[in-house]
Amino acid sequence: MLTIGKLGQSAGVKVPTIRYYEQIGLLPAPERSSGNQRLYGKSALDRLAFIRHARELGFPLEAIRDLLSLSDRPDQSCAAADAIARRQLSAVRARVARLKALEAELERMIGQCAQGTIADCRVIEVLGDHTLCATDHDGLAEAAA
Amino acid sequence: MLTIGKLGQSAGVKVPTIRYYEQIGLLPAPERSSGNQRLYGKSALDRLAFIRHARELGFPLEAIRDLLSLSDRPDQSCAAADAIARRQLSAVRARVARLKALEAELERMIGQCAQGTIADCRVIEVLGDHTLCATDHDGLAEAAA
DNA sequence: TTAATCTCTCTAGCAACTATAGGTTCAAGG
DNA sequence: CCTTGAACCTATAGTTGCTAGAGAGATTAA
Repeated sequence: MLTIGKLGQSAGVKVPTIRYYEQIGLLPAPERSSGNQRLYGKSALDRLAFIRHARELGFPLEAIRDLLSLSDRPDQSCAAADAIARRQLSAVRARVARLKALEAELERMIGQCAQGTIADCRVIEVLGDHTLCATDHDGLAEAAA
Repeated sequence: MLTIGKLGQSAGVKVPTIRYYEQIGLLPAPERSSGNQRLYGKSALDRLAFIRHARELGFPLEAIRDLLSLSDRPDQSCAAADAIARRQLSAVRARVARLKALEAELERMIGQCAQGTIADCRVIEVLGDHTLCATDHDGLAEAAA
């Protein structure tokens, strides 16, 4: 039996976060010691590790709730879980692409800002000026309009 | 002179977000029409574009506030702005690296979950099992302990 | 003129935690 | 056995960066 602190250490999740997960129903309320402290077994550790991994993968808590409800009924089709994973994969890929573009932009900015005063430095302008911008957000702006 | 809607369209920022930026002091309060509607000039558009680009680059609003304060006094050394950009660059690189790992993990999960029931499906287990995990969060967990 | 479409202020809500206050329980050392 | 200090408890409020709603006033196009 693990205390909440040990559980948190084992799973790499902070103690208040565990209580928060319990509060919103992601984790079941565990048994308590005679002194009212939470006591967790192995299944709670598994479940929390699942949640943590899923969070790291970028799943929102609602998707995790779905996945957990699926795993509670393991005789169903895998298609739902698969669909969630596929959605997440495309989201992850989009994020990677955007961040790579941003990385290039920052590198360029820093290269232009080796020394000198802000008056000579392009950091501000690069961020402020649409026309110097290599990314595609103008397209996004138009699409949103 | 631009209304708030036009400004938002031009910069690719939603109207309530502009008012929010004004509220927290990122944008100065603009002049008003006789009917009390906000009217913006070119400098507001520049400043908002700056904010938007910086947000896209992953700068938190506090870092943007710093950068804007620097640009308001352009005779200072570029070193402060440069340091902010460098910090952001390493943060961006770390995010990219983590997301690439997650992408691989999701691809593996989906590959193993082509069809069948959840009982046969590895998605749940891959997310739940520490030992199958290719990422480095156990190290993080230990570092946090 | 009148209808549609802004825009205004204000308040409340969202995700996903994090922090604080004020108290209780537990494990180890003296 | 007792005390000390860490870890635990509940409950509430705060964080970041917006987003949504209500209800009213302004502007514009037909």
